[in-house]
Amino acid sequence: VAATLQDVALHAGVSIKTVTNVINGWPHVRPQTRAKVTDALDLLGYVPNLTARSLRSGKTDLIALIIPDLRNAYFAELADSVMRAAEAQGLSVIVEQSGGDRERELAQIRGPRAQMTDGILYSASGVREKESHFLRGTSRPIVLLGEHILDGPTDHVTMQNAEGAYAATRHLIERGRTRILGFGAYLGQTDGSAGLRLTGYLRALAEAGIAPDPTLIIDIEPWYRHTGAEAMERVLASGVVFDGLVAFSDVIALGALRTMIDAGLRVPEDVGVVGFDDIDETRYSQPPLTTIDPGRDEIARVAVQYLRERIQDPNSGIPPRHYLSSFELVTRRSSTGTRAHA
Amino acid sequence: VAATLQDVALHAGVSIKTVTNVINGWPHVRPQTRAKVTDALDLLGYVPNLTARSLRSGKTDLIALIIPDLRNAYFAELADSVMRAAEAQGLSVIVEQSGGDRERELAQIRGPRAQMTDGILYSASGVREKESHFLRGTSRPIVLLGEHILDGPTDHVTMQNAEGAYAATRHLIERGRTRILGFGAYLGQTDGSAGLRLTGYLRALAEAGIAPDPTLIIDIEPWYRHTGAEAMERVLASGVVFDGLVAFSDVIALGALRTMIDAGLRVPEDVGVVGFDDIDETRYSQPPLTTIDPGRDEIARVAVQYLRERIQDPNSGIPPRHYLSSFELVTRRSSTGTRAHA
DNA sequence: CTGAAAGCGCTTACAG
DNA sequence: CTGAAAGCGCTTACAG
Repeated sequence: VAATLQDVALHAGVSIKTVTNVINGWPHVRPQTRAKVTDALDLLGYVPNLTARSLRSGKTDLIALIIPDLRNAYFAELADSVMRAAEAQGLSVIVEQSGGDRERELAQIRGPRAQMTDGILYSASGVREKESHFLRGTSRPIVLLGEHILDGPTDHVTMQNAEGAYAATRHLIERGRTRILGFGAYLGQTDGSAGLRLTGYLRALAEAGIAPDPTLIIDIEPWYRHTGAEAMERVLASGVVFDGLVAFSDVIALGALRTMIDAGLRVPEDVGVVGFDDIDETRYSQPPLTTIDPGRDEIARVAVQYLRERIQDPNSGIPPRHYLSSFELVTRRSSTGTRAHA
Repeated sequence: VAATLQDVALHAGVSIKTVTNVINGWPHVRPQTRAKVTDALDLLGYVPNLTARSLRSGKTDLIALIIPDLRNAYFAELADSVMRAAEAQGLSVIVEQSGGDRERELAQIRGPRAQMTDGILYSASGVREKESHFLRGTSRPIVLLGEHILDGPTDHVTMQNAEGAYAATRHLIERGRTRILGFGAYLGQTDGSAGLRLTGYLRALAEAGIAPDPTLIIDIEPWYRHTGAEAMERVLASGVVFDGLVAFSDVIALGALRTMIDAGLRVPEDVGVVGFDDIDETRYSQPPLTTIDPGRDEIARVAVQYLRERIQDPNSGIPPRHYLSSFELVTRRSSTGTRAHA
């Protein structure tokens, strides 16, 4: 029922080519002809058929964003940033939730749906380090988001994971904490966000001459409020003594916070807490959470920019780029003051 | 570079039609022919071009989800539910953020991007009641989500807003609260979520013989943690006395909670608090927040189902449907016990 | 059971 | 400045 270019051309008494000339703002159209065309356009309420345009032009102005899960506030805020950045560039976004599942991620990268987009922003979660070969042979440009996969042939845009965790840990050490939980490692992972953050945590300890204690390193996977809360229950049950907590994501910090306070621990008096991500909620928790702002808007902006460049010129010969956003330690009440009991 | 049906047909030594027969599972293909085709398919790594398929078939298996803002946890969780429901039906989702802006919403409903989808799930925010005529004349089926726009020619799926607010308010009244804030009205709005929730609040008061007090009805728009926190600052500054708070969304409740606790008010001892939405965060706030679970998964599932029916048969003649999800009052610590000081 | 051909609605050389 | 025509990669009647 929708009007086509054909219909408009008939109404205006011109050829299809003239109509597209008007629509696409080609300058050399006689004013009189232009008027006839715009009238017909308005009259028929013409809306271009993007599918047809895409088939012909080979681009859809659609990009895919593959993330583990929108329920995780970090990814919801990231998706928001990405969509704003994409819109500013005239792109729409298809969001695909992988659930952190490796097979699903691969299917989403290579499946027909991806084929429909011009490019992919991929926040890897199920696919692990050293698997970058899976990214080869894809027909669409890919930009990696927020993870660090080694040896990739693709651009990636991420935060300074190790440096952020280092700053968070050092912040607690400077306030006299010595028994600091490394909260949210992924079992055995040395790359990826979790692995890099663990590295930064260990480096800060080493620099301060504090021997790392394996009982203070807590594996948590995946990162949700409830997994953070449950992990803290296990820590408390184990009787491990600690006076600081560096969480590798805000949501697990918030889950742990809840468990600690229910158990009668005072934050920050008994335990200084630092999170990671600076999600909106950290400003309103009890107490407000010190955290690392990863520069989400910057990450989204640069990633979309990179992807657009790759889309426009897939064979530019520009080697894979690795962009690191600037991060910031945001100090709030959960970490301020020194220990209550030396 | 991607292989086409043509390429596969050439490789297999058959016609295009035979290849599609195999791909689309048409039963009557000779096993031998089928084998040749599947071999060629694998060899060339054939992935169908969805754009071409769409142009021909007239459907894209893409639906748009128009919501105000993914930063709002309610909408992030709703988007998650919708995407899961859509995926179960073989549909992908383009998320469009309207920012609650009326013009943007209209553009998103009628623009070429919407034209590219098979249908639209629309969580109205900028467009207000009595404007349902804007939904006429759209070329794609629309299902309204979570708002109640009168006289619409479209299906809508929503929660029982008034009943939920009624239950929340009654819950506080039963626990001895009499000065209950109606927190989060939209100025002058009587329809939409805010308006309906206000109605339910007022009805509960009326039933309990409590005269409504205009100074207890607090306008907040839009609903964010920070607008909730700021509104509570104004309430405290005004000196209004209250012992209960029914918030029309969780995020404004959580913002207000933070302000109250900073001001030395005890929750629930001094103020009993009930929120609305049952976002994950309410389980982990200090104290955990009593709230109304709106049945988000049910809403998403039914909405996608309705939309799919409309897509499959746009002229079924089935009159517009109005589905109300079942809701539940989830009691947590923020509202338990009776007032500390009668 | 399989093939040849039309056509979805655009854009893009190519003419004039 | 404007037109006629090809073709993007599929699906869908229509033949045989």
